Amino acid sequence: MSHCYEYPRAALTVDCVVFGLDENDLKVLLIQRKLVPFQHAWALPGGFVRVDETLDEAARRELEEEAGVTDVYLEQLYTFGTLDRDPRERVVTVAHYALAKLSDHRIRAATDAMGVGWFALDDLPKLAFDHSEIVARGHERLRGKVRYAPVGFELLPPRFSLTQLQRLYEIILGTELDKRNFRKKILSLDLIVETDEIEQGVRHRAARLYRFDRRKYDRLAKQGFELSI
Amino acid sequence: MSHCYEYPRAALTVDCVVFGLDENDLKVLLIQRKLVPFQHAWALPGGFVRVDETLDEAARRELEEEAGVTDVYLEQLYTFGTLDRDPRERVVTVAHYALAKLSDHRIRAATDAMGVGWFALDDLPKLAFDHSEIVARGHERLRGKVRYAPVGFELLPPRFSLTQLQRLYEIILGTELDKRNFRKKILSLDLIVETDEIEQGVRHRAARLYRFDRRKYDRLAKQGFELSI
DNA sequence: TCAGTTAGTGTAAAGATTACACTCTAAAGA
DNA sequence: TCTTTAGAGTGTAATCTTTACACTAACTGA
Repeated sequence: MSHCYEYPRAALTVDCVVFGLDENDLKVLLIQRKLVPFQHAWALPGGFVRVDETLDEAARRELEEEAGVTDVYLEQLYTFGTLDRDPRERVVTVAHYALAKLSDHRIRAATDAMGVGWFALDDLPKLAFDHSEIVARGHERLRGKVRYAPVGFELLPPRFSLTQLQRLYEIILGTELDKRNFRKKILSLDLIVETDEIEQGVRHRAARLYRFDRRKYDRLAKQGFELSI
Repeated sequence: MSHCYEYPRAALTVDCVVFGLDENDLKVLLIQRKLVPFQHAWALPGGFVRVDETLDEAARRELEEEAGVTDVYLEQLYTFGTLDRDPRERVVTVAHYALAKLSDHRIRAATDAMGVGWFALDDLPKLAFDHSEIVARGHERLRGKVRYAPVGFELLPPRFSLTQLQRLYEIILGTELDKRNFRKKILSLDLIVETDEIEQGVRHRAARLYRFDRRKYDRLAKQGFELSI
């Protein structure tokens, strides 16, 4: 109790909404709380910001410490500062949202631990604090973002089929898309390129695999492009 | 020095980028600092968040205390938390951006004080702290926002001509727009309605005045509409 | 070899966007 | 009162974008 200030100060935390995509669902990474308050409840990974680290650093550190997750796309989401969001004292949290590749074995392995889990976005357990609200805002942001930025990069494996990519858009936007129109559109954006690989281990005609062309994306991202899918 | 904690805590502040629109420019509200650090430099209005007020409340309070500005559209922008943004100690600031009607006499009167001023966005003085960066991000957000939300509401007087509205888009987007196409588009959105008033005191044909239909806007805003002007 | 499953492909109609130039109106000044 | 000035107000055709829609190709497993 040795750090004293003239006026009372809010505690500052970070929380992360990590999205992952499997065949059928958008998933969120949750951890089970070990301590009060909300002991045993599921919550977003997060924790206190140290005085010598940036917000971004804090978010990445907590993600690694609490869920073993590293190397994700991470971006600040919103800062939540209502007075009673934590029953103990005034806590302001800088929420982040992150996109993880569920296809990445390192991520799968790390999150295989007790008290860490991926939950379908539309079937979440009751969350601690105001974390449901934070998740809702993260989802909203993802839906918005997908329209003008190529989010697929961060959620799909490095090689993917056009059907997978279409599925991604359908899941995030919650609508069905026309296969031919989708392909026409996405290919015309000149963002993804054909590889010479095809899908393996499916019991029907194998799909051609594509990859994102990061160079072309960066160029487009600067100009600001519109997806309007 | 009576508020003590186990670990050191960052100080938490809010800062506001307030935009206003006059005939020719997008303007930003600045105040001149009275105290060190950056004494006498221009800075964004803002200050420490009290432990018993939300972030939003803090932003509005500081706006009123430092610049006399009330009743603006206010929204959270981004939280800035690099380690050395304040030379005194670790300070994390939750930046907000606000839209004010420069046509509102109460706002004009309040900001007429010494040490408060509106500066053209593309001709700002050197700002204290990382406030230039905050302004840049606010501008970026405004440019983005204008494409899918009717920002005009908050920057124009209650009655306005189509030319004024077009000028708003041109100034914010930094491009010229075609008069006929602009009118066709904006009227087809069914967001603004004709009034029976016309412009006063101009020495040429007076323009018809319109107003926003907030009901129609709210309906559209929920569905998420696209301006694509 | 047949059934099942998904991959992959083109076109025409409708709708949206763009480019473009003149007449109308009101006030001010001659 | 006539003329000038400054901006208000208006339509159309060409181009581009979006949408709707259905079959054949390829592979696997029974």
